[in-house]
Amino acid sequence: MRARAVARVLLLYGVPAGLLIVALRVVEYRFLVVDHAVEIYGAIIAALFAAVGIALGLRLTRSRVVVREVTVEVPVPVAGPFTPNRRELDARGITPRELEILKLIAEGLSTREMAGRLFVSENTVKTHCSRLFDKLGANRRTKAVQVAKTLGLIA
Amino acid sequence: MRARAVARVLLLYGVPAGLLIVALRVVEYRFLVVDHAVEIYGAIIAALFAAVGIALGLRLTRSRVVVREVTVEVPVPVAGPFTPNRRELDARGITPRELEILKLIAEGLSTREMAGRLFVSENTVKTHCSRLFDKLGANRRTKAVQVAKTLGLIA
DNA sequence: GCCAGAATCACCCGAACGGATGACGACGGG
DNA sequence: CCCGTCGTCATCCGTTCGGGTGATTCTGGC
Repeated sequence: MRARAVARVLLLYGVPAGLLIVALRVVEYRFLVVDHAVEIYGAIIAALFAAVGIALGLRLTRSRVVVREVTVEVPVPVAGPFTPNRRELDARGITPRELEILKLIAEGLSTREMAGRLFVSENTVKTHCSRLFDKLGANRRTKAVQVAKTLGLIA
Repeated sequence: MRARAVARVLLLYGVPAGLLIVALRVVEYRFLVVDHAVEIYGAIIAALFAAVGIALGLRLTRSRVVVREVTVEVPVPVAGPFTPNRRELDARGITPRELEILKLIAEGLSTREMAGRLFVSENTVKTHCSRLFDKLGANRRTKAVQVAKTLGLIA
């Protein structure tokens, strides 16, 4: 529904925009380079290329639509005790303590809160965070959480 | 609301189109100044147009694919197409734009990245964030994400 | 036609965070 | 016994974030 509407609007405004580009170019050429008629042909050819491109894209995708139907079955969030994907875990050298920190980050705790809950100093928490960010390729907590979830490190 | 969406799409595709025009003009200028290699020029333009056309086609089809996915995904047991729990949403007065920001936060984007993706200033993003935190009873991004997930506002 | 809500942008300030670096004790395998 | 890893703590510095306030524009509804 929504995607459909977007597509319609795209057509309604994208195509005229393209035509506008061509039109502008034609006019410009008329006024600026009268004797370079070849370039006008260039523009026309360009328009043709654009049309071909669009047609090509549409045709390619149209056939692909049918194929897509099978691939969607992947998401199977069945209940059960979560297991933290050990492979990724020691592939990245993430220690148990760091995983613990990671969980707390995902719970939305601040550095201070984590320090309080784990009975360690805030500096320690920060150190764990830094090393965690390194190993996850993140540079922010929210990013770390997102990465960790896609890697299956946390629930 | 609807007009707003139209306007946004217009912006999203109109502005790049405008940039394209400028880019073309710049290229043209360069080539005209250096020498009149019209054929090369034309070829480049043709390639650009073809690329744009293909991109456009892909874009159109991508949205088409999404529609397909939704219909297919229905028979899947637990995970259907995610719907943002409208009750909580307007119980808390969360606007569409704010929900959009919320999603980006959950993706781990920084203020700057969000601003770039939404074509607004960082200040605007920050404002949305603040109001969002109010409505979610959070005072941190990570917390906001956690709350939003438990409320079923985001996937 | 005016008002309320939504979205946009700006500025300021203090707190939190991220990055870099260094250090120290404990523990375990070679 | 020595070395590497892990967990702990610290300091410094720059950036980001969160909170507060105010202002403008646009749109829809009364």
